[in-house]
Amino acid sequence: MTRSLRTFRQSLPMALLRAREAVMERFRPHLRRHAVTDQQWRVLRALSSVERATVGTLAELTVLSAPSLSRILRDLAGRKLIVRKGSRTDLRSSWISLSAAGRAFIERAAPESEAAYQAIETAVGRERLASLYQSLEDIRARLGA
Amino acid sequence: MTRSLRTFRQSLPMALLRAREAVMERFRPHLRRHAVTDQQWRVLRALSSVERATVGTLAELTVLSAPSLSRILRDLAGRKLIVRKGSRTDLRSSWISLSAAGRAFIERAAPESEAAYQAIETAVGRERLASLYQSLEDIRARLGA
DNA sequence: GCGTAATTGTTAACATGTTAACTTGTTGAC
DNA sequence: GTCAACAAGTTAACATGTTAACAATTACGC
Repeated sequence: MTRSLRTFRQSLPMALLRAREAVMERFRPHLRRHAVTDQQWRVLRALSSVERATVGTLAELTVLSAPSLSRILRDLAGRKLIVRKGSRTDLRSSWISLSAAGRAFIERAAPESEAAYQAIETAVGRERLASLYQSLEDIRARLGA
Repeated sequence: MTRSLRTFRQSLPMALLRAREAVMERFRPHLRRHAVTDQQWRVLRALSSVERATVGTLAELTVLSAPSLSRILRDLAGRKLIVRKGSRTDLRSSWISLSAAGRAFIERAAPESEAAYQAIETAVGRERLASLYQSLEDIRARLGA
């Protein structure tokens, strides 16, 4: 029984995509209520964890491509949620950080986000979730990311 | 030690995204060589497994939104890789299937795709991969997708 | 049967994903 | 020191993601 292509449903990228879709469905209502996109929220959240960061670092943290991030930062700066300050040691680069308004925004939105996360943990189970994290990180390491 | 938000790196959507990125990196060179996008390939592959399908069914199979799929089908039809035939029982709907050229395209591209998959299986390990599939499907079920 | 509601699919508008080209700065070979 | 290679970000162009609005058709309540 030969077949030229693996069963369609048995594709790893698809399985990861479906799983992510299922998870994101739990967060989307929350994100929409606060008028941010998934990616904008990722940027704000990343910034809330690091004090300040260069664009490059932020791209790595958020898994956003440089062009996408560039547009998002322009938008967030326009909304006064972040602040840019030129680096003195490297004129090509600049430091990005949350503004006071940005921190306030995070403070307002965080509880809902955490609640959604708790709901997921309850639905899935703490150990199962921990094990999944482990598997995903493991795979990534083995694929040499 | 309270914190308003879970550690940024410990986010399930991010973990799934990173894992998918790591996997897709193995496929992208292949897709580019054959001048198809990830999504176009997904559509062609889905069609190679079902004989024919309506747009709605195809959207479910490929995890593409109806608008995205609509554009992709227009493009693939323009390249003569697929064929549309109006349904007789429901005039709103139409059947999509691979053209002869579409089947030929799949035949040409499939071996490389399968090779990339084998490489992933080798790098990750068969059991680990099977276990991951199981976990992902399990999560999806528990989140009520 | 009639009219309303639901379904199928497309189009529009805007944000993001992806690649390539480009600008500006920096580094390193010599 | 100079010039070529490299690095950090941005912009451009086109494909996709997402939501809303829409056209056409079908199903359903009555």
